[in-house]
Amino acid sequence: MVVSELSEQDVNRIFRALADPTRRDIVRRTLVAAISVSQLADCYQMSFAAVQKHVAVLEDARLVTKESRGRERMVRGNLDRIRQAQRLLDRFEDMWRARTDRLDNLLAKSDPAPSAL
Amino acid sequence: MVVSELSEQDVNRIFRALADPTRRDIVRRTLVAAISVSQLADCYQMSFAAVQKHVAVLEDARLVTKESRGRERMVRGNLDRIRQAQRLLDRFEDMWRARTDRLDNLLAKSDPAPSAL
DNA sequence: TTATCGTACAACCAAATGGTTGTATCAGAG
DNA sequence: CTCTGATACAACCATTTGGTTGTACGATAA
Repeated sequence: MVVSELSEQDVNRIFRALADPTRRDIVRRTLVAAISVSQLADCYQMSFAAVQKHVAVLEDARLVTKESRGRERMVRGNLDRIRQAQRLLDRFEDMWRARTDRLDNLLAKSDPAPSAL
Repeated sequence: MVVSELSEQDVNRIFRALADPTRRDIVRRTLVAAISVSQLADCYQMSFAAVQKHVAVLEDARLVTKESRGRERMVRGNLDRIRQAQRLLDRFEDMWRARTDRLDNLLAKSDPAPSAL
């Protein structure tokens, strides 16, 4: 189990990184198989440097990792990070459920003291 | 079932909206119970207009909805949108699984024609 | 060694972001 | 009607973002 608590900054970076189509595509591709930065750059119409920056953003968010192989840097998608993001969204679900639980309580108990309603 | 396909723009907006701590907090609060914009503004140290902008970003991403009630606008979190975001992340999982499936295939069949490897 | 490929990084630029203040509008209380 | 509270929205500003080009450097192929 990954206990590593995510800081607000971490969460910012994860969602920010996912908020760009090119970066999402890079994550998808690198989850399927590790690819070098230049191979990635060939996939898109922008410059090599631009792709490099996108990879850097993803790396900063730990959504991908880089690994030297000869003169290339292989980029590999990090599924764990995706799963952490999913758990973040789960927590929103929890908030919502807390609300309905509270309503259920109210109805079940039929408590005659509805606070500030 | 919600068939509504999300455009790339939609996805951009959803993740972008979630990439800010204040906005995530607004989503959490409004999932628990509908709150007016001014009540929300009281929760944070920034100006009313700033909070209003955050709500607008969330509304644009359809992560919250606004509903007039008297002279107030009640903000309500939209759980469906959170779930759509989760399904987006599921698809990354799918990509990864496709990769392992392919590897499994390779091993199981021990096919002597590994394409371009 | 030399040329080349893959990468890193700096400098620059336009557009978007996240905040501010100020002004206008609209609904409800007196 | 008038005052006030809640909202909307424009204008402005600093910083970040997403792209560019250019330069430098390490690893490999010839």
